[in-house]
Amino acid sequence: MPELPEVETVRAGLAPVMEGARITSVTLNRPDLRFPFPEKFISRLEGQRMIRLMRRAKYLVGELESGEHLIMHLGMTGRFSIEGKGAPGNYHHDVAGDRHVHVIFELEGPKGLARVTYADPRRFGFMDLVPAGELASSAHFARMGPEPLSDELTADTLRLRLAGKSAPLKAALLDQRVVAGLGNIYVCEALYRAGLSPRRMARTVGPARAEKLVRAIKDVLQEAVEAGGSTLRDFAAADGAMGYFQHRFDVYDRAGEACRKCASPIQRLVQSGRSTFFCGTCQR
DNA sequence: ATCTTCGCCTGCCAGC
DNA sequence: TGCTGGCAGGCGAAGA
Repeated sequence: MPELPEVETVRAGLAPVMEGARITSVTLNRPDLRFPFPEKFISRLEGQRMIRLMRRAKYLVGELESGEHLIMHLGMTGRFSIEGKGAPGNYHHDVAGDRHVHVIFELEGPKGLARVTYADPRRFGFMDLVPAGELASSAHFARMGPEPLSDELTADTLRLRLAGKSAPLKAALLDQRVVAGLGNIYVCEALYRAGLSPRRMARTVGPARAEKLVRAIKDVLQEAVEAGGSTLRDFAAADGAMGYFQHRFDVYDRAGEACRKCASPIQRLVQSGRSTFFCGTCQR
């Protein structure tokens, strides 16, 4: 499920339990997710206190007192669950019986003991450990584009990053080197809000269109983050399949339904192998 | 170099 | 009911 707003929601749910807590035990139920776990993963984590849990684009980044950073990516189906005193509610996950639980962190924090489990049916997620001082230069982050909700992303920076590109605007925005953290849903939603066609060549975005697009990207992400935050109390309830922002989609998964502005049917097309949803009347 | 397709996995849903 | 095909918000590698 995770694009930037969902990862931020997960971060906000995990932070109260993980920040300041000591990792007393790490259990791996398999040697890999999408990629193998890094060398000495368990021994580099056990005994460490997690100082901060941050987010960069769609990545969770835990800063350890050793100076190393624990990188966690949820892929498409990764989910964290919290059990114990730090958990909101009283959630009990059948960890032993769930074949999709791959990682278990035992934590000792200010509020007591807690267990954080990572489940991922498709195993498109991954975890990594980056040595101290190498976070920004690591393979994950070295070529990553600006963080969309920060001041790094301006109309000028976006326009320059799209300049010269002949790829469709939709495909360019999915490229994490252009802007970091957007996925298929929020690209579709942002293009609709900006009134820009997903088929337009990226390089045709000049200053005025870049301004609209940046505004749309920031707005839709911010609204989604806030919607995720509003359901945070359910973070550890049920199966994590919260429905927060989806009822507010203007175009995503609405093929054939009426555009909320002009009532034309929303169209679906495939670009770079991914579904694009848009209004052919409102988006030019 | 840039852009597109493919592969990784499992679960779910519509249609037969 | 069971089977099949298509689809899914991720990424990086390989191909064009």
